[in-house]
Amino acid sequence: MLTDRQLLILQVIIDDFIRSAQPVGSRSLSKKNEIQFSSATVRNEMSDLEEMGFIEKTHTSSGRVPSEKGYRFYVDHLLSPQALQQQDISQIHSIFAERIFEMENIVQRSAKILSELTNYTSIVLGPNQQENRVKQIQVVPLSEGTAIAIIVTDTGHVESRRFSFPKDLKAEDIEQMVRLLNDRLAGTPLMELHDRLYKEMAILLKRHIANYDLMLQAFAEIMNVPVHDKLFFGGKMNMMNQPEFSDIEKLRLLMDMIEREDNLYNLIRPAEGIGIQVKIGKENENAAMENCSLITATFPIASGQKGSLAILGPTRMEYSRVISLLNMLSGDLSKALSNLYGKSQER
Amino acid sequence: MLTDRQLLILQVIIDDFIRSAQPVGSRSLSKKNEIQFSSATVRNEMSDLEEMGFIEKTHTSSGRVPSEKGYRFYVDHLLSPQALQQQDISQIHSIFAERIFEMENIVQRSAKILSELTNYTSIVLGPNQQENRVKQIQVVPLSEGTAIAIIVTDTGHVESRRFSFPKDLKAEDIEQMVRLLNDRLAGTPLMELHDRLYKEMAILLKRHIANYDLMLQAFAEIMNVPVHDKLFFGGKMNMMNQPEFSDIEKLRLLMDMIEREDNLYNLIRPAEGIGIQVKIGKENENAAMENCSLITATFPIASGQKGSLAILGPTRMEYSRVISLLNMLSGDLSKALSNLYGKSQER
DNA sequence: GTTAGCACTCTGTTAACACGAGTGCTAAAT
DNA sequence: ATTTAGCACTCGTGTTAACAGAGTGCTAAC
Repeated sequence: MLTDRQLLILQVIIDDFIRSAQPVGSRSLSKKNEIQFSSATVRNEMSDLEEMGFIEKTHTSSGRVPSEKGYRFYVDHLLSPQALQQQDISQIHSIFAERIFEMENIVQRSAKILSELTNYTSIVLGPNQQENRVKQIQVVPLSEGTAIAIIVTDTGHVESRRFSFPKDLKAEDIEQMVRLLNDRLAGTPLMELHDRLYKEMAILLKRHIANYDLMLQAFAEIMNVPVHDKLFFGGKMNMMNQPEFSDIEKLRLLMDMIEREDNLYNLIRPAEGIGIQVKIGKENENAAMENCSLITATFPIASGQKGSLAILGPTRMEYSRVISLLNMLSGDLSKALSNLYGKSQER
Repeated sequence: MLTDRQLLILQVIIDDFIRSAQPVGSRSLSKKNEIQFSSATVRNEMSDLEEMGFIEKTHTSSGRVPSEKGYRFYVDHLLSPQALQQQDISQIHSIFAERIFEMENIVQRSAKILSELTNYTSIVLGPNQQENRVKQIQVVPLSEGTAIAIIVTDTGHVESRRFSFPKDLKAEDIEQMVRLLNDRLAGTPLMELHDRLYKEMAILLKRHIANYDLMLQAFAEIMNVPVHDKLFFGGKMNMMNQPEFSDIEKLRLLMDMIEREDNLYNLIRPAEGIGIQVKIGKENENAAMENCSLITATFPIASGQKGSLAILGPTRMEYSRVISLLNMLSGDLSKALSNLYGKSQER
């Protein structure tokens, strides 16, 4: 395997490159305090490291640059968990300083702060709304033939949908419908709503309500709550500041990919458990992200759901710092959201 | 003033530059079909046009480029209203193809289509929610001490806010409060809500409700609906495709400005009446937009409110086409939203 | 009033060249 | 057996000069 000296040199190369974005050469390395050997020695070691695939040359006589394998090794074995600056900590706490009652708010602020602290792009995925349960359904008539349907979930999320109905539906029909819906559907997860409406409710409605088919039709599309959750972004433009994207073509590729959120969704939400996950370069299996790394933190929320935080940066990313930040923030978010959701799930 | 020939030449210069983004020279002009004179003649005319400030040179021996004054003249006097392509028309109609019941939806789609048709950035501002009137106020308790307050407006807009209240408030207190609020505040414009709550309601509440101060406090912040409306964007990144923003520094400046929405808000919402307004380059009074033009279409909505559509592009913009598109879409939007809002404002 | 012709200017591209940073290898030093 | 000094070689960068191409302005001829 690698000797201690090789480990040291690899670490210093990567640290230096992360800072400077410049290929690092043997001479500049040998001048560093950590490195006590001559440049020639360093050269020999670098040659070995290159042979093993941890570092690369950009051209025959250039300094070395970490390869993806190098970053992977660095992340897996060389990362010294770095203590956060006091400043960072207080910034993160500022997210929770005000009493906040909306999930969206807290999540949006987290994304913002995270991107400001790192100068990368942050992506936050709140808990899955699909698993929320119906607390109450209401209908507010607006004018003849139109009304607003409102679904409140146990987590305090409110969905509203405008709909129209045939004029021959009477106000009392609708009221009765709403009563029935509330009786039967309270506690149903949003994702099952549409199905249950058709399967269970249809029979029931037929018995109780005139014009049940018209009614059903009117409500059917309302109950179709969006398939997946909103992603919240911070610092979408931060990648412009990274030298690897000074080429506008690469930038465009990346931005286009970010805009097509559905792609991202799958990248952010990792099937596997809790904790930090690092995807480096091509590990992301997306051409636009081959110069990027994505660090994802998945955290539990009391109700059994999960939330995710992610940072998208260049492969040349401050892994240590970002991981520390994500660790801390995901812990705090876990607590805060659990609190928010837990409370409201008492019945 | 300008001779016919000068008008012609100015027009051709600008049209050509808008297409090519390249300075246009006398020789290439004289080769065009519209131009029957020799390059020398054209040179003389161009020299005059330059003296009058309509065109500029980028360096001593370059072709000419339209100045802001040139664009202004072009927009005011030379624009031939261009017939829209059938394709454009059907794209726009596709926005309204589905039956749509939410303002947000329709507005978001408009922004998207508009940016796709033009390759510029589109900004849409829906009708002002602040003037909407309260239709119904509801409170749904979530758990001990927290509840969701929901305000439905006559336009079908739903605002919800989570809030907490002291435990010694009883359920019936809250119910009574909601009844009172509905009795007294129905029909109040959102913008007056907060004030009226404090001024009129306070007295009333004092008489009817125990713990009225706690109650008031809980409701006060809920009634603070956001100051101004959401802007909807389409094609935020489209400016990357414009050669004037191949310099990443300029791009960043512009993007930063777009991200700070509050600035934009004032630019989009023109105090003056209805119709199309064109702001060219420095007329926008914003350093980041000195290479941009902003075309705004303000249109009426039945209820007496106004909506705005805007296109942000480089000064070298396809004015004619954009104006035609905006004219058409703003007409359609005006109808569609009036319809949506008009209906629901019958009492 | 129009145009042909010409000198002049600026840009962009290419080739040549020197310089600096870096490497690989060999031989000497430890 | 390691480590290091030295040297030849390679590549990228920056500078300079030369040159073609596109355009202008001016003058003189039409």
